Amino acid sequence: MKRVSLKDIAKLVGASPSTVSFILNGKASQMRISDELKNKVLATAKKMGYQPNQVAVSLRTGQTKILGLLVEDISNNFFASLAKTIEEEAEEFGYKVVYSSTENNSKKGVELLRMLTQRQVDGYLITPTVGMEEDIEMLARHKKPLVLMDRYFPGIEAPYVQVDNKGAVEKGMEHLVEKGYKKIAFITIESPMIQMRQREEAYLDAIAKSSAQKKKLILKVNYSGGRETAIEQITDFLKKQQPDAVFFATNYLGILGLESIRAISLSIPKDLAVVCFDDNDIFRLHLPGITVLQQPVEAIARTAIHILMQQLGNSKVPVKKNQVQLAANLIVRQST
Amino acid sequence: MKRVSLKDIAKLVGASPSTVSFILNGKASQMRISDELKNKVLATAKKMGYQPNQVAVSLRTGQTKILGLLVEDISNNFFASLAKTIEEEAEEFGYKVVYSSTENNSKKGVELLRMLTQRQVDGYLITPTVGMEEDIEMLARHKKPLVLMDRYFPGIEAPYVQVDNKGAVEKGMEHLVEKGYKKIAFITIESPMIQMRQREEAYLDAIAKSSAQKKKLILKVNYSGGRETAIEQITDFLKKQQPDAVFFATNYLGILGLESIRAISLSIPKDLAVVCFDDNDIFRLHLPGITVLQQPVEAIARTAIHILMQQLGNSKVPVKKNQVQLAANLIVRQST
DNA sequence: TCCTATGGCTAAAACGTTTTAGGTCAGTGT
DNA sequence: ACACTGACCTAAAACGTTTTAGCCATAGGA
Repeated sequence: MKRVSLKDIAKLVGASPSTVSFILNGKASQMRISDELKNKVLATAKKMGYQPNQVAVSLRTGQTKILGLLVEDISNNFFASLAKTIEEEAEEFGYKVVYSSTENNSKKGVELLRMLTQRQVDGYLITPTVGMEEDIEMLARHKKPLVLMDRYFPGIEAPYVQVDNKGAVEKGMEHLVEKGYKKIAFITIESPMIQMRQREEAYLDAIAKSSAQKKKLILKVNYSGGRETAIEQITDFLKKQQPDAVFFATNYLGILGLESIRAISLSIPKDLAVVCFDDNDIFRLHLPGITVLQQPVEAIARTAIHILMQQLGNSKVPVKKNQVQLAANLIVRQST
Repeated sequence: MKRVSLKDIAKLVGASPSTVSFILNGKASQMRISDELKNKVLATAKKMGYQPNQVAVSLRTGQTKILGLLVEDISNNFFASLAKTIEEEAEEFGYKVVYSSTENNSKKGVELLRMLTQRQVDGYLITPTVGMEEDIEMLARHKKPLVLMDRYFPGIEAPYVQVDNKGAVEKGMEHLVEKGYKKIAFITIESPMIQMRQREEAYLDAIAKSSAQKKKLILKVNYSGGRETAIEQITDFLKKQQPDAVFFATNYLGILGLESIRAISLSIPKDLAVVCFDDNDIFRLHLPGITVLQQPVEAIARTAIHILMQQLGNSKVPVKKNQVQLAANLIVRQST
């Protein structure tokens, strides 16, 4: 039982493939095809269960209607939510999404990018990683439809959408200072990527501005050794520095942090206040609830797609800006 | 700056496209192409940055090297983890993955399935939903490479991989009974899908076998009204029935459950023991930790891909069985 | 000298569409 | 009788590959 092709239909009704193509693409009247033939074709197409071969269409039209999505880790809540909304939005415009996790591995990221190019995706949605700078620049130079998310490369002129990292950390730090914490630590990872730089910078600014706290307390967790060693680093740091509040720079650090805090039996918020970047069921359900800076994930995804669609010429309303920062939302819970 | 095609290279080196194709596909010696020409072609291909147009290759060969993955909700931890491993495994075999969330909406699921067919995916990985029975049967009848995951349709002869639901619930119930709980409730959703039927059945069996508990206590949450009303249903049920232990049939029910339990200020495990299907960071980090039946997510994904690859003729070692149930893992924490 | 084998390559069809540039025929006006 | 118009339809090229079936030299053997 082979698939029915457009030619098969043509043969069946005794018309040419061109005519059938016009009819099936709704150009019948434009091409002045008689209603009689039109209906006949439509009827047989339906009866035979005709489905156009999208691969052939793509080859001919040069459009695949596929977007490539590269995220750091699809199983991380933040990226999964991002992916979900992106897929939903893309569907609205008739696009499908191919996704891949880069695992923050530059080599893999670059390979995936190449693969997407081979697959002729119409546009790229990327959370870039360290080694991808050159390839991204290539894409930008070749004017490929492209949006970066969550981070970007300062040297490269490409559209991006991210949360306002500085504003977010600022908001969080202000909240902690207001609550009277005087020894606020910042736990982050060693990363040259802009979003982490922005978060750290905002912490340093907040300390510089503060009258109550003079000393910065930063831990850069080395995650390469796995969960266990990461938790060790955090517990060591907490034991040694004894902060009265700690700000985790990402959701997975927050989770590791909570495990670490539990491991050394500190009580939140009595011994230690906690604020974390990114919301997550875990932080909401934790006892006590963890104060977070919630990223506007859906808005980020939506904005990204709209910027991309504009580049693809699919948008009704032109987007004004294509380098966007969206405000985070401080959700105060019992941890502070 | 246009993409370089195989023809371009052919013209440049003064050979025919066929020859270039043979060389680039490593069939040079087989086709007795001289080393001289071979090296020249390889060099120019590299210099020009040639990347084969995968769309054209697909049209010609009939293989897209793309798998279609349909899950219920990609932002749910279980499905996201599944997706991640599937993608990793698929990559090993040179396949990419297109994913979509069905949202448990049969109409959407069916549409997505059609779309995947149009896109000529080489194989399907599906967590089917209620309305998809006919379409799945179609695929199976047309001998399309296909694996169902997490659930299946008893009437349809198609490969599937799922956790051993009955065994898992049985294990969980035994654990609760051993611990001396005598009024164990089971909170599930109203769903005709097999995996939920199996879980419920196992609960009923356990009660039937039990000497301590005669009465079944089942709540079927109606999730259509959103989070709030779902929590209301659970709190009402808990207040009215006053069970001493509760078994949540899915991870999102577990999360809703924890919120409900908190809302009515019950203490775990003093007032109420909790067991949940599916593990998750939340259950591990919750205070107290929640006892769970962890699904072997990676194994499920891996098995599914292997079964699919076998159908696609890519597997070294033939898979023996293509309807597989994998055992769950009881992780006892402080909630019981 | 002719025949055959072999080495080195290529022509052309095919995959399933879309689209450009017509083609044919009947009727109308002059 | 002839050109023109309009209605209806189609031929053929093109997208970028892969693959089958062979072509053309040259060398070696009879």
